[in-house]
Amino acid sequence: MLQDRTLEVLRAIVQDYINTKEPVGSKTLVDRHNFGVSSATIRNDMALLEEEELIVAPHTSSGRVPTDKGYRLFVDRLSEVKPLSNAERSAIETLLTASSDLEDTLAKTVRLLSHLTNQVAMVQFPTLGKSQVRNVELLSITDGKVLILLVADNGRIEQHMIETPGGYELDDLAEIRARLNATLAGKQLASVEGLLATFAENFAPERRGLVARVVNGLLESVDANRTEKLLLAGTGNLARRENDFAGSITPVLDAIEEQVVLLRLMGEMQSEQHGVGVRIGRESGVVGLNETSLMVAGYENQGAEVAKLGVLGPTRMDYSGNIAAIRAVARYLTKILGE
Amino acid sequence: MLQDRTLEVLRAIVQDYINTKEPVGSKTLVDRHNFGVSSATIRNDMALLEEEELIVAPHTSSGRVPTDKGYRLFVDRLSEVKPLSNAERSAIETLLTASSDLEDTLAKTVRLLSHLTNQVAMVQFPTLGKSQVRNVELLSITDGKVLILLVADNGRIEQHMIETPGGYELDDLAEIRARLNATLAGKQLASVEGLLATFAENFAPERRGLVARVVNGLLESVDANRTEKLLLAGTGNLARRENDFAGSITPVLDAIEEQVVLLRLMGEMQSEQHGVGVRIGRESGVVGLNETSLMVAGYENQGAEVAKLGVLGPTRMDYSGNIAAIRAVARYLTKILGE
DNA sequence: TATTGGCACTCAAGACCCCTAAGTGCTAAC
DNA sequence: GTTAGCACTTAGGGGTCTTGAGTGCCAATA
Repeated sequence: MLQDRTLEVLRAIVQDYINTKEPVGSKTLVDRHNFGVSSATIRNDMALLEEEELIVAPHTSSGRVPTDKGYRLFVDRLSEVKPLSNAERSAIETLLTASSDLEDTLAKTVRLLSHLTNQVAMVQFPTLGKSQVRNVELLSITDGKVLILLVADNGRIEQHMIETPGGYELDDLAEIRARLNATLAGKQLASVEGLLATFAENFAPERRGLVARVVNGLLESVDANRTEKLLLAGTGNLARRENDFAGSITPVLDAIEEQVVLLRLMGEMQSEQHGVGVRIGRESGVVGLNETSLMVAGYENQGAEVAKLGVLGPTRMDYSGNIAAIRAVARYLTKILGE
Repeated sequence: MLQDRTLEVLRAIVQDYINTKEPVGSKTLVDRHNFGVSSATIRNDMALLEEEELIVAPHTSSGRVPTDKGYRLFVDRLSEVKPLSNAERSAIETLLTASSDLEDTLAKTVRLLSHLTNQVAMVQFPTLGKSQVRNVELLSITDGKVLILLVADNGRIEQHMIETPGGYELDDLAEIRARLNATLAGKQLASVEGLLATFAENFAPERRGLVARVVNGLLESVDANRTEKLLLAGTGNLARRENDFAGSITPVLDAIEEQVVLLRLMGEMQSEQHGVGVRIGRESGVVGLNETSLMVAGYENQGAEVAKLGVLGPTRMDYSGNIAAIRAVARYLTKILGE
């Protein structure tokens, strides 16, 4: 096992590299931090770290740079995160005000987070999965079309248009709507499919076609929203830190646009240090994101986690500061959603 | 006035520069195109073009590069645009299929356009401005909240939540809803504000508070949607062509994120050549977009233009091909919206 | 009058070389 | 286990040269 001082050396390397973007060598290391030992000793430590693949030398005879594994160990050993400055704290409180419109609130949140971290920020819309049906509405739009509206108790409202080639009576709609609400109100969205399995059977045979269409539309609405929506902000920050990428940032931008991938990743991530989940470099398993790190935290509504938010940036990022920012924003968002 | 051949030289310079990204000189020009005159003559022409500020030399004694003004003249003189290849044509027909969900359709459209042009593609949501109210719905969500739904005949549906601290009876809502529909159905959205000016007066004094809230919510809904929504795709293409930008692409990405600016620009642009509006370089007046060109065309629904779509890319872009692609996509979108 | 060949001039970009600063690994001594 | 010392490595910055593509101008030509 590595000694304490050796781990301290790793921490110093990561910190210095994050600050300066220069590969860091033994001499500068003893200059900047007072280890109380000579550079030769540090060199020995660095040899050990290199053996463990925690750092690498970009070329023979230059300083070392942390590997993904090195960053990982650094993050896992982060005992405390940088507290937010007062300016940051007040920025959160000023910018993040409650609004009756969920989309507004989330849009503000994502912009705030991108400013605080100088990275690409991401906020997921609340998942329908864990929340409950508040009510269902059926609106007659024209003769051939019905709009299905699904209102969930997380504030999210989903709309889905269906075609009804056979036509319908307004009374029919009203009845279907009433029975749907009787069946579904207050139930978990995840259970909707089961609850509606035999729903059509309660109706007269000549109406079952219409009912089946409505049920399908509703299920699609639930399903379409299992694949969640994502808000992004700060892609310009990526270009600003372009030099941190060996190749171009094109694959990163492409990967970001492919929101499905990001959503899956965010879904998989469990929170680790300080309530924030971290994927470093190749850990994500997504080729385009090989040189980026992803950090996410969940936010809650009514006591349960409803979705996640986080940032994406080059692996050479300020993990400590960003963890603090993400955590603070997630907590604050939880708070104002509760209002 | 410039001679015909001189203008041909400009066209050749623009085309070669677009293809090669190399400043183009008199010698290579006569090699590649058969002007039937010597390079010295071309040099004289180039001197004229330079005097008119249509081309510049990046440094003394190197080839010339078109200026914004040069591109502009080139575009204005485009007599015919590159016809689409069969592959492109069939890509449009395959990928762009009708869907009952407007957002789906537009999302497909924007991705298609970005693939066809290899640029950043943009599609505006249909403007409420010119379209009509189909109907208005008021939904009781919880005791303190009412959801206002505005359905327009362009397929767009807007939702807006309001708070009703005083509470309400369901009958009240039903009556307000009925009267709203009587007043507004079939009317232009632009006229909604005027039509509702005295709406509250028809109600008993004790209900006017509630009515006023609903009216305000509805107006906000109309207004919030005058500032339109925009879908984007292909930002990765920008990074791919990074070398076409003198500085970094950061300001461009920032400008793109600031959708308000893009929307205003798109709104201002009138179609010129071949039904497509073009803003080249500094013509946009937006600092971040100094080195980009913007091309947009309108698409229609029910005979009237409802919104615009287009692309954004470096000024050094394939104007002819992109005009063709934009025009084709706009027409096709118009067609499937009509179905 | 428009075009052309000829010529002297310019300059960015690449090739080459050299030097320096920062770094390394290793060994022998403490 | 730590250290001083030393020989070795190398990216990158600064020169200098050469080359090739290009230019502007002028006098001759059709």
